[in-house]
Amino acid sequence: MVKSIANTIKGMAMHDPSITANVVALEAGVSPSTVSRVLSGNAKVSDAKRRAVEAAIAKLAFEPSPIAQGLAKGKTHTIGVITQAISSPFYGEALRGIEDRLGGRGYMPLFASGHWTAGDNIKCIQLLQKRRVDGVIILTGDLSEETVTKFSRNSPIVITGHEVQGERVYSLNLDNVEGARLATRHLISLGHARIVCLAGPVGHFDARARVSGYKLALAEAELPEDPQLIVHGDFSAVGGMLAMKQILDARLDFTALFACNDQSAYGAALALYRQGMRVPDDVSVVGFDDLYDSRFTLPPLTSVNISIFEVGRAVATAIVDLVEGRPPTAKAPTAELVVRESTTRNRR
Amino acid sequence: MVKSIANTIKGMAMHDPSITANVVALEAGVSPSTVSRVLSGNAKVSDAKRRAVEAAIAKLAFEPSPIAQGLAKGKTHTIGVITQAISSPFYGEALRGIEDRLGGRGYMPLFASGHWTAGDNIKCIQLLQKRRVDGVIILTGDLSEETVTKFSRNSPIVITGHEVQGERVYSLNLDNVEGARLATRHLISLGHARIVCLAGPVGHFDARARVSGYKLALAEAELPEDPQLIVHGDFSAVGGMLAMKQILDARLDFTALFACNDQSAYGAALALYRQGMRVPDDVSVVGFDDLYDSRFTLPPLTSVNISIFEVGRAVATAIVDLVEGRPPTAKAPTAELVVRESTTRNRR
DNA sequence: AAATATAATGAAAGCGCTTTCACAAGTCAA
DNA sequence: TTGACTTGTGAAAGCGCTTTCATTATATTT
Repeated sequence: MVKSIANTIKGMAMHDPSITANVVALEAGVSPSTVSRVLSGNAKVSDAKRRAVEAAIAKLAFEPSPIAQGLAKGKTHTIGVITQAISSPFYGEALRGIEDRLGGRGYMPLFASGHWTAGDNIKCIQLLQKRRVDGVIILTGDLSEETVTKFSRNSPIVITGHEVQGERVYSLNLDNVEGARLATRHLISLGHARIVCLAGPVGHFDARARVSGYKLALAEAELPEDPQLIVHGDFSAVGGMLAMKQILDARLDFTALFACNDQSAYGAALALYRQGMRVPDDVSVVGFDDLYDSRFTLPPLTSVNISIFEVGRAVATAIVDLVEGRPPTAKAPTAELVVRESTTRNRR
Repeated sequence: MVKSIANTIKGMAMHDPSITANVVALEAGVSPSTVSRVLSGNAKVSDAKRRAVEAAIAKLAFEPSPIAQGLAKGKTHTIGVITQAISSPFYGEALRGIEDRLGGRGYMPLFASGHWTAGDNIKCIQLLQKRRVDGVIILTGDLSEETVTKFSRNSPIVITGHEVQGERVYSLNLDNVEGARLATRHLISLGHARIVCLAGPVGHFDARARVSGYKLALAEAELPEDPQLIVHGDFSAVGGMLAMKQILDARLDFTALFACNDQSAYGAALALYRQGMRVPDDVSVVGFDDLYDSRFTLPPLTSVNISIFEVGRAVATAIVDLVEGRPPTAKAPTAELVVRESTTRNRR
């Protein structure tokens, strides 16, 4: 009979780290091997002993140490997650989805930030793999396909914003082209023809795809594509503001704006406001990502919604599949346009 | 001589998990104990052997397994972090600060979300402690002081938004009262006297403190305190919108608004906008938290800035101190008012 | 020169689990 | 009743480190 110092809080057993499998074995009168067997369930144990072990576990509030399990099995039940800017609402949503799904599967996320640079991203992967994470999720970092493939030798990788093939790599991409097309088409249907496209960083995968969608919609409507109307920001509000200022300073003629993400739309809106131009009266604007706060901008922003939460769940599902040896099948959710009050019919 | 399959990527050594301390020992012609000694540095090793070991480590790109170290030393170099809403910009900033500081100290954050409920918060602590985190940071959850103290028996805890005393607990609080006072005083100095206070959730620690600051400023200026002007939201934009609608529907007389956080200010602003009231012409508004996006609202929001990033760094510093046996001394940064364009002189 | 203290090092045990291996006991076919 | 299989179980080795302990080699003291 072993005495536990375990305590309870409002009926919830408080686990005590000094209770090990050995202690449980002693209490139940079996060997540690048997305890392990009932824990993992992958070996037959007689009913009598099983019950004894289960009783001991319950009584002592025993929780096997994941650390020790990790060492013994070579699995840590931990997934590395690399974001570029942990504080951005975009990544926040994705993390929420990842955490949600991972938790349900018995894994936990270990986070690290890549800060949009290849060097930091590589450091993150190394840090995480050295901690023996079972797999890593990379949310759209600046990494070459070759690098990703190499690191996938150490642990499976799921990555967004890249096209990488491989036995242990799965890439999952947003419905960018379609989303951008939807947004642009909406503007066109409202009678706009001179639509500025506020693109993202030049080399960015998602950013490029969104510009393609914009062009596609223009082509479909047989509208001319004016290169002057495509201006690059960096997916940040400041970038959006600067880019819009540029357009304004050039005194280009336009009646609508398609911003390739909501945050640059925010910045652009401010630039417009400073210039005394009203949204949507003087210019219609549509964003992309449908950040939560876009419901509350003045006016509320029309935007393309791809549930980033769902994307998070999808990548998490995929990495767990990969880790557990199943071929992943997760797909990103499709894009949908959410029409609010920042777009209106062209009055000119 | 041991052959390593280690590879390199652009000059960076790619760590190979099959290279263990034993392999290094073999290569260097010493015992594993000696390898461990040069690794930890807490025992004398002759120069010759030290060099041999270091050479072997470099050659084989050896990285000690934190898992194994954790098992052996009973330390995981992992800190559990409990947020309430991982996707909120507020928490995002804090996480950024935590990650920043932890990384520099050789720790990594393991995240879990408490979703503002006591039950989830307890589950999180248990989950994290069962993973043998060295300490846990709780960002303002719904937990009783007693519960926190109990759990601190398993690992040190640093918590915000609570006043908890204890050998292994450190609580760190925002400069709420002062910040709110600053905000309200600013409004008063602009000639406003009928100032609505959009408070946070009723039981919320930070929320209550902010209301006190508001009352304090009123008292200082010998202005009457009208209970009708204090209305509760839930720190979300929707909550802010609803609360403001309530005020508007009651046709109360007011010329300014102090929102206890920026997100509710966003919602309130929308309610005002729908009513055709202009900020700041018809009503001046100041927020609290100075979220990044508040620079880009229309108009840019005057707000109280307490660098949440720095708060994150402070709690991280404190938990590391606690874990390593030093008494923590970290303090939250002081509050500052950032005046933008949402406040102006009272014209009535 | 003998006795004692000191420094460097390897062997071995241990951290808390899992898993292989071997063995005792029970089951079945011939 | 014997040989051939199953089953359930404990002993023991192992995961990759750290740390204690004992051992040798070297330095210091008398």
